[in-house]
This record gives sequence, structure tokens and C-alpha cells, in this order.
Amino acid sequence: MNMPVRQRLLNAGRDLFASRGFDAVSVREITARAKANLGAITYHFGSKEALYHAAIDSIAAPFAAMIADVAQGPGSPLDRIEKIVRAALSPKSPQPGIPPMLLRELAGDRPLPPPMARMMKRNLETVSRLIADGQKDGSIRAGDPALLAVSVVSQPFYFKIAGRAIEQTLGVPRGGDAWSHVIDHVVTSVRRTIAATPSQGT
Amino acid sequence: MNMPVRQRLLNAGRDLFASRGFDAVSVREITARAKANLGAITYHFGSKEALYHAAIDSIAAPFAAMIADVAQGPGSPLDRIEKIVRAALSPKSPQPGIPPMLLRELAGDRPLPPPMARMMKRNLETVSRLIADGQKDGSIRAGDPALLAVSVVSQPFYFKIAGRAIEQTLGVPRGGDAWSHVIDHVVTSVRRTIAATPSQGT
DNA sequence: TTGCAGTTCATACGTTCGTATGATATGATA
DNA sequence: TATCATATCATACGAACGTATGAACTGCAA
Repeated sequence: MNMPVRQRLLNAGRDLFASRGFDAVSVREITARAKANLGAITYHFGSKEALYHAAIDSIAAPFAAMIADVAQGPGSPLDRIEKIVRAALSPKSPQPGIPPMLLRELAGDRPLPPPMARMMKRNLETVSRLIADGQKDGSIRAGDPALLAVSVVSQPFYFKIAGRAIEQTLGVPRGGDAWSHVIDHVVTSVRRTIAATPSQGT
Repeated sequence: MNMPVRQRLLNAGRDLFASRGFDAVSVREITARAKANLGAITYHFGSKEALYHAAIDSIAAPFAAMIADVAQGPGSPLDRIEKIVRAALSPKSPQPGIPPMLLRELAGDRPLPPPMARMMKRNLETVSRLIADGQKDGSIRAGDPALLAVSVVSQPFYFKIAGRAIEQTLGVPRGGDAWSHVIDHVVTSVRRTIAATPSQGT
């Protein structure tokens, strides 16, 4: 609980921006939650926007690193992609705030914040490379690796942010057990989307 | 060009909300674009939020109707799902603003605006029913129809909003020809995601 | 102890926000 | 022409916003 002010601001900003977006969160709310002075953001980061970018980077960088890590780990390309999908969907994912923040930014017509663009580029390249490998060994179907990578990523991201709404609109339960069924479903779907031969997943 | 004020407000609000979201658009900007008085939104709709809901509804209702229409048209369930995917991705889609608006709302932790929740429920039910039909005749693989429906929807939506960023981060061109390749890719991916037997799409 | 850089603090500034208000204009009905 | 509901208008209001300012505090170096 006794973190330096700068870190407290970063944490508070990360949580609030992730759940409500840049515009809907005020400097006053962030500083209040961080138990810091109103001027602390200006002093430590320069501006609200600079804190926003720092907050994004603090989530995106380790996330991209984790993806890259899994990508060069053991296993077939398809298995490594499955690991990435599971990691992205895990409730205790390293940084649960990424899908909401990324999709919110993508949905606007403003340019992506630089740390977010960096992460997206890095992750799509990682997955694309994995897919190209799978195409070489015949385990993944033909097609533009970049497009296939987007198809792979779209499902865990959409499920992540739509989970609450799906529950709300379709009555699909989401607690504990049910969510792991959802993860299995997404894994199966992703494998079928890109595999060269039909595969049932694990 | 000589529309009633109410309609001009609705159009301006729809365009601006779709591209930048609720918070980032001001009443002053909307009324200026609609060449209406500052107080016109309050007078005709009651509040900015009411205009927002009306704008959502003016896009969502015809969109859901179109989906429902295709769903009970001719063709196998898989073909009808393909038609829905193509319609959702078409550049001259009846209402291009839906994926951005929906995803932005989903990405936040506030409750969905009622017209948006209605549309989402309606569309997911439509697709789910189509999938259940396909399961009955053996053309679509086993699995929870609702989850399969979400997998189907996730890809066109993600491609729709990520198109710009993909171009920006991966250098995939998006003009004219290239975009129709993207549509074909998504169709193929969706068919593979849910088909009982591997299918190459059209 | 003095001096000083690094922080924290209360408060103020100028802007923009959504909405309210009351006067004025408009056009159909009597 | 007189009436009256409907609509438009300029303007005001209070609140919230991000940032700036300068004083007060802190702890270490001299």
C-alpha cells in the first residue's frame, strides 16, 4: 500500500482507463483514487494523455512480451497459437485490460495511441510468423498469414469484451465452470478457422 | 438538403457518435453540423443521451431487420450465414456505424444502451437459430449455438473496425480490390469455424 | 544550521460542457 | 385579423474539466 505516488497514479489510471476509457475518466478521479494531489499527474507525467500512454504501455508491453515468449516456446505452431488464445482469455490474464482498451481505440477514428499501435503490430507479426511456420509444415491452411492472424485474434478479443453482454442478452451463464467451456469453445473455433485439416482441438 | 431539424440532428448525431463515441462529441458540434440551434437537441429529444439512443436505434433497427430478412431467405443455413457476413462487411453496408458503436459500448463497463442491447439480442438469436437449423441437417458442427453465433459475428466485426489499423500496422493495402479479398477471407474463415465438414467457401 | 532540489499542496484560471430560460418568429385555424 | 400551439433563437447558468501557479513541506548535502 505504500507505493510511490507515480506508481499509484499509474495503477489507478490503468484500472480506470481500462474499464471506462480516456474521456470518461477525469484527472480528479484518478488522483483521488491514488490518494494523490490534483496536480500530481501534471507533475509526474506532464499531462493526462501522457499518463494514458504510460498506462497503456505498462499493460501492453508485458502482454506482447508474453505472447512473443509463448510463440518461441515448444510445441507445434497450432499448439502455440492455442496457448496464446488461452492466455488472452484467462481471467487471471497478465493484463485483462487490453482487449477493452484496444477495441475502444480501434472503434474510433482517431490514430491509435503509439504504445497501442506498437503492441498491435508486434502481436500480429508474432502470430503471422507462427502461421507462416504452420503453413510451411502443412498444418495450417493456405492464405495471407496477416489475415489469418486477424481471424485468430478476433475471437478471443470479442469473447473477452462481449462476455458480459452475452450473459445479459442470451442468458448464457458465465460463472467459473461455464467460462472454461467458453475458452474451450474459442480454442476449437480458432483451430478450425486456420487448421489445414479439421481438428477437434484438445 | 431541406430536411426537418429533427431529422438533421439525428443524421448528424448518428455520424458523429459512430465515428467518435458519445463522450467525444458535444451538443454544440452536433447542432452546428445540423445547422440547428444549440437548444434544438433538448427541444426535440430531451437530452443528448436521448438523441444518442435514437441515433443508435435508427441504425440498429434496420440492420437487425436486414439480418432477420436474410436469415429467413432461401439457401442453406451456411449460405445464409455467409450472406449475413458479407452484408456486415460490405462498404456500402446499410449502416456502417454499427460495429464501432457496438464494440465501443461493449468495451466499457456501463450497461449497454437499450436499443443496442435489443439489437444484439435479436441478431444473436437470429444467427443462433440459423446455426441450430444447420446442426439439425448436419451441415454445421456440434456445439452451443449461442457460442457458435458469437464466433461467427466476432470476425466481421473485428475486421470492420480493425481494417484501418491493419493497414496502418501491417501494410496490408485496403483499397477497392484488396478489401474484397478480405471479405472472401472472412467468409472462408467463418465457414471453417462452424461447418461440420471442411468447406472452402464460395 | 543552512541551503536547496524534489515533492506535495491548496487554490485559481480559462475553457467547455449539457441544459435552462424567456423572448421572438412562424404558420395554421378561427 | 387575432389567437395560439409549435418551433427557433440568443444567451445565461452552474458544473466539471485539464492545467498552471506559487507557497509549504521534506530530507539530504554542505
